[in-house]
Amino acid sequence: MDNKPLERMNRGATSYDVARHAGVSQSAVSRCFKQGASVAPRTREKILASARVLNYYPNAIAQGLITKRSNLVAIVISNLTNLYYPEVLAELTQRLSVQGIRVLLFSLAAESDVDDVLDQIWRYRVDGAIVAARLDPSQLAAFADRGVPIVLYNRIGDGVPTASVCCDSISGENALIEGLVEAGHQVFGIIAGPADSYVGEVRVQAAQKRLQQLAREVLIVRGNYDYESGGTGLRELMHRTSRALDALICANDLMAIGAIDCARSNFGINVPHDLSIVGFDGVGPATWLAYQVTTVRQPVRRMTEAAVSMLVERIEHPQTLPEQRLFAGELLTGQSARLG
Amino acid sequence: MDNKPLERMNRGATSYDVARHAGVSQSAVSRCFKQGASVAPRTREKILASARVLNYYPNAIAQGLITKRSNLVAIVISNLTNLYYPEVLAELTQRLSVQGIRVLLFSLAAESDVDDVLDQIWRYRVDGAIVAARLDPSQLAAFADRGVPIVLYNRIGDGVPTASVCCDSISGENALIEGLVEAGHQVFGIIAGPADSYVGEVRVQAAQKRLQQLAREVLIVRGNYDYESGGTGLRELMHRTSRALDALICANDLMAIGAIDCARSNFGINVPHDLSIVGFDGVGPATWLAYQVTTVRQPVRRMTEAAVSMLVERIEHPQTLPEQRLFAGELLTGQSARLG
DNA sequence: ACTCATATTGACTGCGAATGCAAGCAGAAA
DNA sequence: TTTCTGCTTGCATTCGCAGTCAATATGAGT
Repeated sequence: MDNKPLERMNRGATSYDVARHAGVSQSAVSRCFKQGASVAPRTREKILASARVLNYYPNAIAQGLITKRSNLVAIVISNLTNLYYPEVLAELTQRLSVQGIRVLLFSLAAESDVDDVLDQIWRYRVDGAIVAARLDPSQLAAFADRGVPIVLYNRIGDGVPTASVCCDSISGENALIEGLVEAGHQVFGIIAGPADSYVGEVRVQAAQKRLQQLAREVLIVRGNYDYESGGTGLRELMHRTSRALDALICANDLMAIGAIDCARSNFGINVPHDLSIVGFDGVGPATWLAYQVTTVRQPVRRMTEAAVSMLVERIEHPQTLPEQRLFAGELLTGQSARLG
Repeated sequence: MDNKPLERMNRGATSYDVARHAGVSQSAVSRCFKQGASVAPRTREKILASARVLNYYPNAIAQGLITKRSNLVAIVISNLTNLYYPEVLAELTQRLSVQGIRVLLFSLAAESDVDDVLDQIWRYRVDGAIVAARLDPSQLAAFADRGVPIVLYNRIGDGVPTASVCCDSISGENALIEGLVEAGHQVFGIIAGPADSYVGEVRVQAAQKRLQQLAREVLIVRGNYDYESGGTGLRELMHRTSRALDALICANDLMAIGAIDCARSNFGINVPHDLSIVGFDGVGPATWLAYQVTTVRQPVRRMTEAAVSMLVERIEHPQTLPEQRLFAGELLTGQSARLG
């Protein structure tokens, strides 16, 4: 017996195998799997029957090579543990799937890994990319140079005009602040996101600006978008002001939740009676009974739908100009803040 | 001016371009990018310089075609919104990335989509797959037939011996139950997972069996692994027994959290004083101060590491036999249950 | 039956890189 | 200088499929 490793045996029938089995040419087989190609009904049936027998599936790799369309889209997400992104990711993959597009997923352990990821993106000749991670101008330019369409998610092109979908952080924060101010809050604390988060910065700046216009006291600390940051942020804020903190604005829901827990459990603060806390995003846990965070819910479905359609548009028409779509969030009036 | 669409212009330099630029043959360029190939140092440098100038990256698609190795692995996850899976997914992609493997992500909207997903998996000639979704025997057999290595995550091969990594639900549940029983609980409720969840079934059956051995009263309702199921499950259980429910065992943390919230907010039950509630998984929110769920934490890092190494092993040595690795969870003693 | 338009079909080439093979080449030994 | 060895290098082929072009088949019209 030949005992050598079987190598890659059955690695799938080819269109030639099917052609031989059906007694036709390889071209005929190819056309059979191409929408709108000219094949006689009888021939098609015969071929499809053979394909079924041989368990034939067109080799997407070979198709990609010849057509220069991989039907692959890269999705780059910096931190999947963010509570907000899993939902986005699921939506994106399902919507892309409907378009016949597959997802090559890149999840960054550290922002510095972006270059490695880009390397891989170039190698796989993806048709496009949806990115929810920080890209510097040269990285953005690389996409343009290579003609790889890209859509940024909740960020805008830093210096380089780039297609993007964002949730309107400014009007969202303003809505929260109007409510808080009307309810009479005076001393505001803000827990910002990490410095490299675009939306985090926008949210905080919007809030800060509006509060200064309204002549309210504002203290800012920086958090890291995680649960712990809520508690440590709150602690630090309380330590930094002698006046009683009235309202706490967190750059995302997770920190708001952390802050609520810390306020209640560690300081015995009654939220929202003694301290109003608001978040941003509208993630699942925000509506849990223990929190009922007052927040702004991002319209994830509409945003992902836009991201996908913008990307597809640019894949089909590479010369489409950059465009930024801004989506209004929905004010979620929970129980974690007193709004006017 | 020629106003026709630019077609796919710069779609990347080819190895021929680099070869011409460097004054060598295409083979030399190819060898330059292949580990351990025979190239003179001076030639290599010259080629790499040209590659840099031309912004050349080897076309992974073409490589895949000729080498029959796509360096692509499919990851199939049924519901990404589960709180538990995002962490798993992030770990898996990062670990695979280290191995030089890219992830083709498939997220199922409905279990019935599995066949479409498999179709795509065959087309893309992935090197292997990690699946956290229900596969029936014929689907599992398809992987074997095609010689595509597969590793199941938190499930086992239904009828077909298949490589898998699982968290030991039985000993996990038993640990929880020992504690609850020692603490004197008498009337147990169980909120199971959906019928198509393997681990859910195992967890519930383990719990049920153990409780019956210990002659405790047990009521079971079925949930859907989500927050709402916790509340509705609790309601239903309380409705179905005249005796006071003592302890509630939930098939996952999310339902435990839902049950805790419902018990406290809707029924004014003191958890854990009047009712002990335990979960399973050890997801992030389980440790939040408002809940501090008593649960079993799955060793995600070790499990994902095992999944990846088992898969890689099988990609390199296709004849490796099926093997199931069971990982012990860690009992997380929170504040949601009285343990003995 | 014959012509012409149209629908099908097959031969062939090329996408971009890997690789077996043989030629080229340098340096070592004689 | 000559011969031999071992490293480099280029040539030619191949992977599986799409698409062009020319050949053939089909059918309508007369």
